[in-house]
Amino acid sequence: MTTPRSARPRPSDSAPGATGTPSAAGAPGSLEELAAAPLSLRERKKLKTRQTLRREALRLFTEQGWEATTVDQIAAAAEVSPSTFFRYFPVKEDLLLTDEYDPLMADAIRARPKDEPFLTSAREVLVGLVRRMLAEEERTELYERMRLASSVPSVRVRMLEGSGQPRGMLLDLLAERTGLDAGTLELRVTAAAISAALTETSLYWADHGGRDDLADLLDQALRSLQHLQELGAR
Amino acid sequence: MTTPRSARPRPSDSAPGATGTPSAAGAPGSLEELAAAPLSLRERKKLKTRQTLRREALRLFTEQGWEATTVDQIAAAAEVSPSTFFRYFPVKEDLLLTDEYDPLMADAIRARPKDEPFLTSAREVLVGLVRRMLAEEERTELYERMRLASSVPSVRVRMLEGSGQPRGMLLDLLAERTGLDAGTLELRVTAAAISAALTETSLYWADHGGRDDLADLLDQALRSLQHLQELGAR
DNA sequence: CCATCTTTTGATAGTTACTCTCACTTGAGA
DNA sequence: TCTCAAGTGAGAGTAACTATCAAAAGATGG
Repeated sequence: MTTPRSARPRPSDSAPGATGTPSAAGAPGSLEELAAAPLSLRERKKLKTRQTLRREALRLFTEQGWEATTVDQIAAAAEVSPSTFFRYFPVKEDLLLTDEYDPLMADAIRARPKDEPFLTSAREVLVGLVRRMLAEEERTELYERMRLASSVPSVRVRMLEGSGQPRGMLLDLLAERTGLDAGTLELRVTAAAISAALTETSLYWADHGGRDDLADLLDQALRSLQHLQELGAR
Repeated sequence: MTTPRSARPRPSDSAPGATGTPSAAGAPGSLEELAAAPLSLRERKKLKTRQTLRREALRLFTEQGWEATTVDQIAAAAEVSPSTFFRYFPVKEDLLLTDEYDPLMADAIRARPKDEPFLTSAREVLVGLVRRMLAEEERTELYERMRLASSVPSVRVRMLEGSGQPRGMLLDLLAERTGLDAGTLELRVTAAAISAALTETSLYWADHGGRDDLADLLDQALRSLQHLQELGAR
């Protein structure tokens, strides 16, 4: 009854991606409509398994905690074998971190005026997206996910890394916008900073019991990035 | 032969701390002089064990890679039991990430003029510190550590989280300087952003084979944080 | 120098997150 | 209905940890 473990890049998760701002578990909303490929039976079953695993896992985590819940239990609750579990979520943490919103973000940012400061574009888009997420998804489930993400160290770790995913995306967008190479230190630092702000905001929100308006917090966080240089100068 | 694992907050490492910018393995330099408590025999032995473990581990990693090197092997090479290994480094990744420079950083920042923008203080101090590190420590060893940190996913993860340690420290310093509470979102975001910049710089350096001047890179990175708002506005 | 107390160590026996392989089932397509 | 590919389950294995407890070795007081 202990021992979290594991934090490794998932070798190749067929699922969307991980992000610093976890969100919809299986949120059937505008997302499905977008990628509304007429799912085959096989694909529907897979999706269902994935959702069941995530739902059962979340339930167990809430009931008995992260560490006390083993992969075997989750698999049993979802009525699949442990082998299958690992096929869907190569690492346990992924249960909380996989996300479906990233592609939307990219498109929305690309749609902003090209002469707008990138940070402003990002802020507008992200704040808007968060508002939509909160509207679509049960606030409680989102909160539970973030609460776990913020309180379970190994998840927190993975969330911070999760920076990985959206950071890469932010980086690409930045490169497009500025015309600079994505490898440039300045761009990498910028993407990392924005990503860190996202993560920090999520954690802050969870730390405060989900009482604040997440969208407002995010807005505030990204604005304070703009004023970094003044801070402390009195 | 695979499977890295583990990424958990070390319960209570008696050692200094982890940072986003790994550094001296056993660098006997100005550090020892500072905290020059006349080490007892016990403490000297502990220090030695710690250094041996780290040195042997690094050697093995370089020879056969991170994943192929097991904790048992490291323990054997250092001639201690696996139990002992875990007492010194609760998680394998800590071998690369623990650091002895953090306290110096804190003192140096506190010594800066109080009406200076915090980001400037941080930049001056950090850049200076890095120059000292490079002078004291073998460049090659430092580079090897960073190369591993940047190429081994689980280490990279922990490094990004490693934000943890120095971020906490930066946060405290920020709170002191501004008089605001350390829990404030703005401060948390600022600390996270600076920490992310540090990490990103280290990774960039390692990605580029350690050819650039790390101190210059850091300077550049922290300066670009100051100009976030202009980026992309053309 | 000795006896005692405390810290550090090693051995042993778990637990659990993962990996690999292979045989079996089940949906898809002709 | 037959065939093939994709998905699943079972079993055995690896390695990073944790817990416990007894033995070794440094610190301390006389």
